Amino acid sequence: MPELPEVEIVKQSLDKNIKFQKIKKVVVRNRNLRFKISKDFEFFLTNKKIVRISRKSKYLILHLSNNTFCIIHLGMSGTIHLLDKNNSINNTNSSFYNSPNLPSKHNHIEIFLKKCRLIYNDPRRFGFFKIFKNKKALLKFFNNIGPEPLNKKFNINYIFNYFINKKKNIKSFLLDQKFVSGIGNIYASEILFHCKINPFKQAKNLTKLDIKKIRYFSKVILNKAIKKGGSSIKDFKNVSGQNGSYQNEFKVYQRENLNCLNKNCFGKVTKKVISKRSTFFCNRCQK
DNA sequence: AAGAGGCCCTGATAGC
DNA sequence: TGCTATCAGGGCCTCT
Repeated sequence: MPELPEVEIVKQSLDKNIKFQKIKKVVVRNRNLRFKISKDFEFFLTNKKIVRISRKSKYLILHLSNNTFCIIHLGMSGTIHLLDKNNSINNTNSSFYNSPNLPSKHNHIEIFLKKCRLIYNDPRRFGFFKIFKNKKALLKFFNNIGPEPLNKKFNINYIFNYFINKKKNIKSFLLDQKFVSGIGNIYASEILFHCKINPFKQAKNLTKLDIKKIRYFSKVILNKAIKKGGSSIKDFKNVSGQNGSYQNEFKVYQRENLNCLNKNCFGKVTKKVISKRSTFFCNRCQK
């Protein structure tokens, strides 16, 4: 669920709340995340200072003292919670997109900072933490990841050349992090709707105009979602002004059998599975 | 090389 | 009421 916009919102929150703080203690309750938490994880982080927080596609990057790094991927169900020093929930942080109520289960990692405590919760454990002892190792990790839609490298020539002789459909490519990084299943459907491109269309058959639209709307939609604080698609009970609101802007996602929202189009939103993911599109205006 | 499919995992929900 | 089946999805992996 957390795609680029949601991760960006978390990044902004962390930037406000934990930057320049020193890590006092680290507790790992369950090491079996998507990748096993390394044995030296706690020792490595303890006494290091968080000097900067950045984001690359769906990854959060904690820049630590001595030119070291820790990356966090939220996977499908990962959320970060901050508690203040008295262990009460930090509700002053209005930009957090996840529930302000700390779950009682699946709190796998706790990082005690000078002024607060960071808790990583992840029921499905598709997320992970990974430490890097120098910048070279960090860059090597990101070497296999394609450009973000917001990046200049994601330009018409890059996309056009990438798609030569590619028979796979465009929806799968938008989810392929080697081609473009940061888009997930929800925004992939939304982007293609705005482009009026059928998700099954083979990449090699996309016209230059199609490619221009893909580049343009990828950027526009992700930026708009960031402005709206991301999308929150479940647990509406827990909303207390901390959730994003881009879900209210969805044109096709989870709108199966409803009318197409394009003016003058009388099509219906269709749901089809593409590479094991639900895909929503208008069967009439997306060609 | 490209592409298809499997797998990891838990919680919510549907159907009987 | 309680069981089982299905779905949700990010990314790495193997196999063809």
